[in-house]
Amino acid sequence: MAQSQPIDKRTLILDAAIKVFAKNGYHRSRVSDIAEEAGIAYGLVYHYFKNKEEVLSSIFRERWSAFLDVIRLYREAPITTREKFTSICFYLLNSYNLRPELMEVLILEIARSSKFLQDSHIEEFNEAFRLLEGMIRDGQACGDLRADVDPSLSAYSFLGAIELILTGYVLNTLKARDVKTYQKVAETVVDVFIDGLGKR
Amino acid sequence: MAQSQPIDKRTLILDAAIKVFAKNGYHRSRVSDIAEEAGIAYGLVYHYFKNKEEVLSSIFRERWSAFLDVIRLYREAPITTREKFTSICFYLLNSYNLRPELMEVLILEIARSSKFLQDSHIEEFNEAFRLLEGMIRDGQACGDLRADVDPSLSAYSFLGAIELILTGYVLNTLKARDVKTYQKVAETVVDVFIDGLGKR
Amino acid sequence: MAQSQPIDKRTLILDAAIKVFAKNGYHRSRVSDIAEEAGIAYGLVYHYFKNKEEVLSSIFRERWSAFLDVIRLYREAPITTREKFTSICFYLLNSYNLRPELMEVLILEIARSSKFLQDSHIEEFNEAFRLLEGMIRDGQACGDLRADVDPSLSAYSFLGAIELILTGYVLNTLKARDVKTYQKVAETVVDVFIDGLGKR
Amino acid sequence: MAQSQPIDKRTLILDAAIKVFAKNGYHRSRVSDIAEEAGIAYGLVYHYFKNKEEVLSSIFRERWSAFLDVIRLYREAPITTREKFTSICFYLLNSYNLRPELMEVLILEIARSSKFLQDSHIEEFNEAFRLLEGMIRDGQACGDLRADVDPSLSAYSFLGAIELILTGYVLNTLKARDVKTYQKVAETVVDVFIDGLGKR
DNA sequence: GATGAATGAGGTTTCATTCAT
DNA sequence: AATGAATGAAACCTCATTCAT
Repeated sequence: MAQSQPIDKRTLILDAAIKVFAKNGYHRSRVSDIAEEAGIAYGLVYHYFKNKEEVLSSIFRERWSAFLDVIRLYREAPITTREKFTSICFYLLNSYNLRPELMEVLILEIARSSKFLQDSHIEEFNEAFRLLEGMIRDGQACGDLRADVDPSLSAYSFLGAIELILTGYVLNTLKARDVKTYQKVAETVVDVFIDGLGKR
Repeated sequence: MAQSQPIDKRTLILDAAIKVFAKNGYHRSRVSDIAEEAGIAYGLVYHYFKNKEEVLSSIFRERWSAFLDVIRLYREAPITTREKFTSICFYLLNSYNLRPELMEVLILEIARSSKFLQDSHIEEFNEAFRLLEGMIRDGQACGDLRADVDPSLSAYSFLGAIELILTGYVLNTLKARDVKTYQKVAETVVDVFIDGLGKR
Repeated sequence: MAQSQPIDKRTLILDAAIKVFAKNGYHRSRVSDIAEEAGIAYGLVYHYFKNKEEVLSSIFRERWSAFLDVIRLYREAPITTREKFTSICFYLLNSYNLRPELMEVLILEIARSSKFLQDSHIEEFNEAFRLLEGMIRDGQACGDLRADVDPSLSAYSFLGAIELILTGYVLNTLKARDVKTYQKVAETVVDVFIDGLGKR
Repeated sequence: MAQSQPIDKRTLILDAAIKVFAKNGYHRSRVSDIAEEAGIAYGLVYHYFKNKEEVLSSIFRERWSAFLDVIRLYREAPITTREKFTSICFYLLNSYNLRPELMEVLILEIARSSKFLQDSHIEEFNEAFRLLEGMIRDGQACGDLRADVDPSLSAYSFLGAIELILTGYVLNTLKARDVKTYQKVAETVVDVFIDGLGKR
């Protein structure tokens, strides 16, 4: 497939939807807005997706799995637990750097809508926590991490920290726009998380 | 007809709205749903609020300030920094215990909406981070906390951790329904946050 | 009744309504606007008038009769037919000068609405034409006016001319704000109407 | 399904609107009434027009220009000034004969709404007066008309006379339903206007 | 008389979705 | 595949009117 021109229409629509949802929010976005952004007729959206909700669902399904893959990848990697945390944290922060609109949609629209989504994605969401929880258990097993702390709560805490920092970027209450800063931020977060904020 | 309690109609509407928003989400909730829940005609909602958005805004404005007051209170209290963190964390978790619907709305709807709300509440949101940041600075100044960590990022991390744990409760992926558990969870979160997850 | 303070509330409401209707048009005016303008509670309007339409009707009924009286007066007066026309024309133009808002309502709202008003005022409207028509017949009988012209059409033409000139003032496409000009305009209109625009 | 005539939907809607507005008045007419009259779903009205007001505006814009064209045509025609007046007057009266509903809307709704219309049509309205004024100046210049009478006031008087006669037809206080009568009426109006009602 | 809380019919408008072309 | 006219459910909001106080 010589990706020269055609560009998969489906992807074209998804990318347009990400842009539009990020700008206006899912509920305030019209199917016609997406189509206009994609430069197609709005009827065509219904060739590729059952309905508007399906568009949002697809964004989630197809992007979230990439994130899960990355966690799996780092989890298995021959690096220290601290490096695993840092890598995941940086990956998420940098994802925002690379595709801010996508992250806005994932964070503001999907995470918070999942309670209401028909085809609920809670299970897929959960997978992230389970993976991270497993990674923490691994760390505890190998002696990198304290064993007396609940791995599930720790996973939630870690992702929550990252998520709110990303929200800060999304809502523009935190500023940072370059890879170097993101690297530094990732290290700080992991530093707090592993070494603690307390004085020794 | 001696109404047993006069009951402020405005509050009646707000409480009904919290219940309805928590159940269906803001956008899926109709003004008539709120009115029905409140046992009034929907036209009356427009006597007390300019429109549906104003109802959501009011919920936020009038409840968020309570949270800010609590942070201020604990910040000034003659207790250790760790105790301050634990108190705040428990307060939030227990708020969910006491008024789960209110917390659902605050967590799921307002953060998402604040980007789009006319009269954006970002400033009020920020105040929470500023207060917590100040509290961390205090802790650093008095030697309770390491001085080499960015207070702002730490504040975001701490609240993010709590927020995602609450989201876990809201989305029912985390279970816990009694004060004792919440107290334990608060201690765990603060433990991780201050002492770190790493082995010494 | 010492008219010192009380001021008839009914009149107060009517005057407020005239002001409000003139500014926003009947349909765009709310009962509460009228009440606000009158400085009373809007429920009180319903003590004095059956409903909003009744307010408009009353304005018409109570003011139009004044106009009819003036036509009757001049018709009977011991003056030339030309003077009668001039007096009526000036009276109407000057009424606008004195109470522009009242004239706006009479011209813009009532004429338009009379087709739809419940208690249609067409008969009262007609009375003006009948009176003027009678005046024209008198003029024809006494030899002041040509006898070969339809008096009814003449009456419509005369009032129509004045009405559109007033509309010009109302819509601000014609300008004139002093009694002297109005006197001059009245004379011009009657000049055209009686002597004709044609060259002799 | 071979539609006998394609029929422009936009025009279909406008014609339906004219009928409905004439019958009930603009404010008393619902968009659904228009749609029903046009035999379409009411949502379709919003494909062709921004809102209800736009429908009224379009009626005006697209019909008033025809009238202006006629004035221009007669003004330039190689006929006497009297013939010009008579032609215009007859054209308007006959327009009512041909499309009474359109004229009702133009006269009762638009003329009197223009003060409130967003995109005010006052300028287009004015153009009619300007053209007629120019025609009168021409008549004065060529010696057909007296030069000592204000052309602007004369134009208002002439159109006002016609308008009120039409209003008489609309409100059914004047009766006339055939071309021959309209021709006669036009001649009478112009007779009064040019030769005057006074005896020589 | 006077108030304004309360009601709810009524209307506008939006927009997801269908479908003939 | 692609288009966009057409549909109509659905929701918001207004505001005339009533009525308890």
